[in-house]
Amino acid sequence: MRMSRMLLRTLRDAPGDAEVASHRLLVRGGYIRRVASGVYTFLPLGQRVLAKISQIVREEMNRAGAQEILMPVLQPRELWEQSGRVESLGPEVYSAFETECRGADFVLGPTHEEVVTAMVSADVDSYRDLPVTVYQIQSKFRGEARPRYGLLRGREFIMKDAYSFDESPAGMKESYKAQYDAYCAVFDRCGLPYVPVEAQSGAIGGDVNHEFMVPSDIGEDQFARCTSCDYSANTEAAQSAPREPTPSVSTEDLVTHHTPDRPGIDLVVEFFAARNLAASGMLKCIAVLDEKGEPVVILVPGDRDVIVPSGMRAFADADFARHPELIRGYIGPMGLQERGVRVLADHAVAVGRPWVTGANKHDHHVTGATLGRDFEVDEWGSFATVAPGDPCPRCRRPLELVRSVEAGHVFQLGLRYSTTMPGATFTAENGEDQPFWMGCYGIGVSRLVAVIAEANHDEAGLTWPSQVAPFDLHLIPLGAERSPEVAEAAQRIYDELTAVGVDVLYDDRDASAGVKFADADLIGLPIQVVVGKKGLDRGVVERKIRATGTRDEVPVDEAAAMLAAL
RNA sequence: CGGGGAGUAGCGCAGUUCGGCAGCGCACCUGCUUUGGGAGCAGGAGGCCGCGGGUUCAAAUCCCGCCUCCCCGACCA
Repeated sequence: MRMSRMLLRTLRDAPGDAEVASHRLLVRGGYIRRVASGVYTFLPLGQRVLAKISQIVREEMNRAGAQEILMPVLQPRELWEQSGRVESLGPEVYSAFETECRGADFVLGPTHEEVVTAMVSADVDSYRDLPVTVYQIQSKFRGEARPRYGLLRGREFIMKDAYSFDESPAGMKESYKAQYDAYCAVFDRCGLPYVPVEAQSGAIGGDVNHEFMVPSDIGEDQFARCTSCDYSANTEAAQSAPREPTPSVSTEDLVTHHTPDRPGIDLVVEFFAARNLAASGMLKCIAVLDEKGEPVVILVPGDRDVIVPSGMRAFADADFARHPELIRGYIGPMGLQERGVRVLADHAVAVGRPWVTGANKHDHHVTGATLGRDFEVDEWGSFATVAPGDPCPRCRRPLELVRSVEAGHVFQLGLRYSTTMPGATFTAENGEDQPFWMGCYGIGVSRLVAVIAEANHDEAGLTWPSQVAPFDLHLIPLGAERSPEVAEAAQRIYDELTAVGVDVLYDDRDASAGVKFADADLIGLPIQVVVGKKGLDRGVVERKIRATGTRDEVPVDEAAAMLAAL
């Protein structure tokens, strides 16, 4: 590609809205341009990177036995009503992308479980046709509350999504394993460090699932990882072994204290400062509504956050108004069952010491609240987040929290869609209709552009790994306008490399050496080849490895052959 | 959705306090010089000062409304 003819403008100054390095450099280097918040155009360079990543994904999907299809962006709203996800995902997610086309209601697809289930239901009737896994690489739409960091979190983005259909749970697990392995191969080939972590499924539904996390400073997620064994899980799903109870500073008996204007753990800790109360000595009581809209209180130690189980949601102001028995800031677990409130508790609450907690009375807290004497728990589970240093659930060594970006996610969906969508069944060997056992698998393809850029850059610009670089090599003639030798040598190298299939970006612009070098470093192709009068006089051209800055010289006559061999 | 900040040429910004010709750097066009790490000189083009209304002889600037963008926060009692 001749640079003089490419749609490319590099910028010396990054736009003010670009916060992080990957975003700044992708814009400055002429890879992407912003159209609206969280919406980007891929310019020729950016499109090439996207194509490289897509091709890697495509090859690994095909290798795993998945078949490529293309589903529409526009999806009938009716399908989402059938699966029940219009409600569960919430109007705030979809209202922005609902649209009307000739009187029919559509959504711009945020994902394709409904469409693919409907399609496979119609075209797959027999167990003989199973298993089948399909995938597509396509634009997706999400009503992101806050798009951020350029391509990292957008309202429109490109995703690879795959869906597997099996006749049994065992088959589903095999399809899942094939995708899981394919994901490892994709991230390996992209040159990214990644950690598959156990995760919660959230709104998609289903059981077993893993997130593929790439540790990164700009990550918006965290996962917990054992410093000793290979346990890792995202913060929603992470568990810890029981911690050593901290010495209690509570009272033996249940005592009520007047604690005016002290809603919240921190304020109560402050109030009892004289007793050396720590947040871990408090019992945090969070009011939520369960699937049926019934009030539930979840108990966790005061120095931990509550993980609200999927299907439940935390109280809003209006919910407190409807449930006067639960006083915001002063909830305690005592006597809740009698008032029709179910009590769930994290395992860490079972240590059986007296707690400091709310008194169910405005401006009052209690000390000495004791499990089994003062309050009861209806259901135990893992409801508390983990913190650095918590013991690993497998080996009890300390856990650490790692900031990271979610680059991929694989789910075993089970029968979530095949039992809610009409006719999502096949005829089994015994002649009976059975629902499909499904899995779904996503990779943020456009997000990977940002993640790879973030992991591969320096002060001067990008430093692409060769597998995803937009071109293989940057050919930089210096002063070709003044030196026929330079022009001729560069042109010959360009022709010879191009002839053998090397993708060359040829800087044939009439620009100064400084401009060409600066742009080459910014654009960040793995190898730069400089053809200049100085070198040609000695019969050589120079080669620079962008990522390391290493330079060496290559005889001009052998240049093309040597460079093509890389 | 709550709080804060910002919209002036493709990009980065000044000008707004105190109303009076629309500015600077980069980029772009023409010419000459220069030529191995973002060159110099000369000339030139490019603006709905976010949008709408109002005040005024006069509005980028003051007032009202709206839009867009960025940052922080957003169930943790």
